Order: sequence, then C-alpha cells, then structure tokens
Amino acid sequence: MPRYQALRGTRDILPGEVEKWQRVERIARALLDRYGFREIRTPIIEPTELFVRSVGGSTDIVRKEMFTLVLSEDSVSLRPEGTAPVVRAFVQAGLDRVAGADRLYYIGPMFRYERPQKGRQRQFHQIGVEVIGSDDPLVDAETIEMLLYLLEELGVSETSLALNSVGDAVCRPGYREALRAYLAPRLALLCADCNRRYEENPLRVFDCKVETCRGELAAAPAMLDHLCEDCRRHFDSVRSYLDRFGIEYMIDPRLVRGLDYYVRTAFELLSEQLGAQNSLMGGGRYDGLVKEMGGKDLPGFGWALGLERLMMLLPADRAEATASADILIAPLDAPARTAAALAARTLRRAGVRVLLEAGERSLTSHLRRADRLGVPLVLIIGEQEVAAGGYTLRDMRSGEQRPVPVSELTRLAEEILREA
RNA sequence: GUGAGUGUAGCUCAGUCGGUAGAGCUCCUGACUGUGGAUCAGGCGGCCGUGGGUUCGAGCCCCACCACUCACCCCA
Repeated sequence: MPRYQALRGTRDILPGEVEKWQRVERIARALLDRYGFREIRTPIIEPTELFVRSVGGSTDIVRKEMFTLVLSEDSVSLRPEGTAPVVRAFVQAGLDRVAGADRLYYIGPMFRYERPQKGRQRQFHQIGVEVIGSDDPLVDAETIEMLLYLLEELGVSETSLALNSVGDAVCRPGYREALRAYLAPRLALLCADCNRRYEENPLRVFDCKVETCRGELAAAPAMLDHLCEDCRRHFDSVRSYLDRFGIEYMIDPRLVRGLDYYVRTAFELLSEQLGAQNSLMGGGRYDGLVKEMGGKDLPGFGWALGLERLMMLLPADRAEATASADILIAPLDAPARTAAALAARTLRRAGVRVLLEAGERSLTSHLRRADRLGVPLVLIIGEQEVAAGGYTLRDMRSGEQRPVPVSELTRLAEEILREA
C-alpha cells in the first residue's frame, strides 16, 4: 500500500478516464449555450449559515453531512450543493439587473461527509442549472426538456422521470398538519426513524423503506390532493407542456426532495443501473429562496445532475485510442538531439502534436514506442540525416519512408494537419 | 454511526498439510549495433494492508487496528 492515498470518498480521475469527463463537459456546455445559459463559478467554501438557511437546518445534509470548519469566530463549510451559492452570488452581484444573467449553470465538486458506497462519494461532481426570476410553468418544462435532451446527446437511456408537486407556503402547512393527524394514531406501528420524521419533517416518512411503514402509509393523504389553487394550476400547466413535448413521466406523490427550499415542482431522474443510489439527478422550483438569501422576492427553478452517476450510465468506453500525438521525433544519438528539438519546435508552432523522445534509444525502440502509442508518423534523425541536413519521415501505417529537408518542415506540418 | 465481505507485483489473480512467494497482462531491453506490430528470451517490480500473538518456522492459524467494497440511514 502506498504511504499516502486519496482520502476516503475521494478519488483521482486519471488520464484515460478524464477524456470521458471532458467529452461530457464539452457536450453539456455546447448544449446549455444553445438554451441561453451562462456559466457561473462560485467558491467551493461558503459560510455555514448559508446552507443552514437555504437547505434547511433539519435536513440530513446540514445535520450530519457537511464538512464544516470553525476558524476563530467563523464557521465555514464546503458546499454540499450548488444552488445556495449561486443564489448567494446572484443576490450579491445584483444579477437581476444584468441582462442575460438569469439563466446560469455550474460544473464542479460538491462535498458531503457520508460513508461512501456505489454511486456515492464524499467529493462528487455536479452539473447544475438555475433559472431565476420567472414562475412560468414553461420554465419548468423547458428546463426539464433540456435535461432530457442533454442525456439523449450523451447517449444515456433507460432512465425514468418522476414528477411531483410539493405545494408552497400557502398549502403545505395545511397538508403537513393533515399528514401529522393521519400519522399520530399510528406512531406505535411506525419505525423509530419515522417517529423522528414525524417530529422534524413529516413529509420525509414517504422515504421510508420499512415494509410495515409503507403499509401504514398506503392510505396517507397526498400532497397532490391538498394543493392550493395556484399550485394546482401550475402543476397542471407543467404537465401539459411536458405532454406536448412528448416527454414521458410518472407522477410520484411520494417524491420529496432532501432540501427544504423546494416548492411546487419537484422531480428526479431514476435509473436501475446505479445500484442502491438510483437517483441520477434531482431538481425543482424554489420560489422564495432568493428572498430568503436577502434578495428580491424572485422565483427560481433548477436541477443538478450527478456526474459520477452519469458516468456509470454512459455507453461502454469504445476505447477510442486517440493517438496522443501526430508525430514522434526520434533522435538516434546525442548530436541529433538539437536537430530533433528544432524540428519539434517548428512543427508544434505550426499546430502539430509532437512527441519528442529524450534519452538514448535505438531506432527499434523508437519505432516500438510509436507503435505502442499509436502515433502514425515518425521523424527519424540520425547520423545520415544530420549529414544530409534533413530528416527521414516514416509512415507507420504503410511503412513507407521519404527524406524531408529542413526547409520543408512547414509543408509537412500542413500535410499532417490536413489529414487530421 | 451500524452491518457484511475483501486486503499477495502497476492491473487481474494463484499460493497445497504452516517450511521466509508465483503466473498472466502491462512496462522496459534484446534476438546481423539504422527499422515497429507476430513470436521467442530476459529484466524492472512484493515489509504478502499494519501491529502484536502462537510456533523451531506464519502469506496461511489467533487477536487488534487500518483501508477498500457493498448495504442501511439519506442522497447526486
């Protein structure tokens, strides 16, 4: 075992895998751009209070999953999610007065102190989007449509969309009491966790996986039956748009997201292939959060996609053995090195990807390396070439060789770039 | 925090009845001193997770700890 290793729940993304991440990010950025989203980068560390106020003091995330650091007076935490920091930045910079800054996206690491398992790490990555300033149900639908389009572009299938409305400040309190009233006489039959939930956050009982609890909850009142008029209309409208987009979804009256700021629309994308953590991403509406963060009373909508989980769903790496270079330069002895370095410099400045071999190597060894690395061309420089004032170019695919005078390096570069 | 499983070479794994370690793959080198792939040969690479115990002797048996994996809670 190495003396040092990555901390529990963190890991390195090594060459060979990182290309996969780059591809996902490239596709995502291009697609988000098409929908008018602009990137925002916020610190990964924020005042602890920010998350307590937004995510909610009684949520698991805040209660036991934050990496919190107390330095003298200040308590700061690594961000466990991305929405609160973005809203904070939005308010701080007054982005509501900046044209085109109401649709934002971020890509980056999040941190939660949990026991790692399949699909769960302490440092994980998310792509998230936020639309701030509109409560139009079309925003909900359009943003969900964008998400599904993104997954389509990435080649992810076999996911299912779960949709719910969790009400708002008008109707949820009433529903909460109705649920409590239903649960109260049944507490003795429910598990210890559900008893705790009854006290802290009754809606969470729907997360319980204990059979007896599920049985008791079968006839429990549903939020959907307690929506106020505005929430009902909003939800119906979102559904109507999704239907028109031809998007399939299932209504899950038990869907409750793990953050307190959600109102009205809440949704998740599930996959069977993720192990016990079957949620690929989650999102919803958060009208009221901007005001809570000290800004104007602006509504908001957003989602966040777990990148590690996404990677698990990506089609098998078609081991695209992308050659690491267009040409390998092979000096055969010490005197040839300078000529080799100069050739490398010229080609690189012309835009060619060049591997310049250092150290003593036989020609056999150079060619073997080019072959192993999948580099299609080798520029040989030995005694003969130095004497002739040029190079020998070998095409590894055909085995053909031809002399290349120093003066024709630039033309060679053009030739290589044309092929690539 | 709780439970179960697993720790031997960079990777995947053998290792018999307890006798101080092996294979395949990868990497490097060589096979008429300037020509790759196939083949062959060789080389690099191990505190057998760590520390104790039993034993003449421990990769193997016992104990503790650590790490990893999966699961619970909950979530991305």
